[in-house]
Amino acid sequence: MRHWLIKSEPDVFSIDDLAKVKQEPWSGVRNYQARNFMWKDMQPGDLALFYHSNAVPPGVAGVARVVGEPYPDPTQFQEKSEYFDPKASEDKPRWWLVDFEFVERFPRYVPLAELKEDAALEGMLVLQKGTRLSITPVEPKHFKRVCKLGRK
DNA sequence: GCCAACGTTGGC
DNA sequence: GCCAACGTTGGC
Repeated sequence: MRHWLIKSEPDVFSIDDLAKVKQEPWSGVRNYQARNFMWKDMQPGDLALFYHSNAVPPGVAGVARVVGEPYPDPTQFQEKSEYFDPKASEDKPRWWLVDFEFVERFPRYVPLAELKEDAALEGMLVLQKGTRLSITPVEPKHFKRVCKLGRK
């Protein structure tokens, strides 16, 4: 099983929203690297840290799980969607996604500043300067460590 | 294929 | 709101 970190702006979709709806298609990703992670690397059952970006403060709010197999992001075909992509077609989809289901909301929110200070998390991708990727792989030991901080 | 211009992300 | 970092676009 692999581990991941997925970013979401809580104003748009937060961990509480995921808890409410239980399961959500991760639509709107328009970055090839992030797409490839969902398309080719994620397996059902993989766990992901749910990160609140553009939040005050930003940080990890809980855990989500990959459900099912990847499929074309339907919003790429919807002309009225902000995620519409005129270069995509049903025959040749360009954007793929997976569904995520709610696993847990940490009893303790883990702010980015705390992640940065933690020596055990050195090298974690999301902490590197300039990493804007909305989906990043996470090493198992880093994943465990963040969960520990969140459940403390 | 280069690279300048532009748009976006996201912390602060 | 600012701006650094990065990805994408498009002229040549």
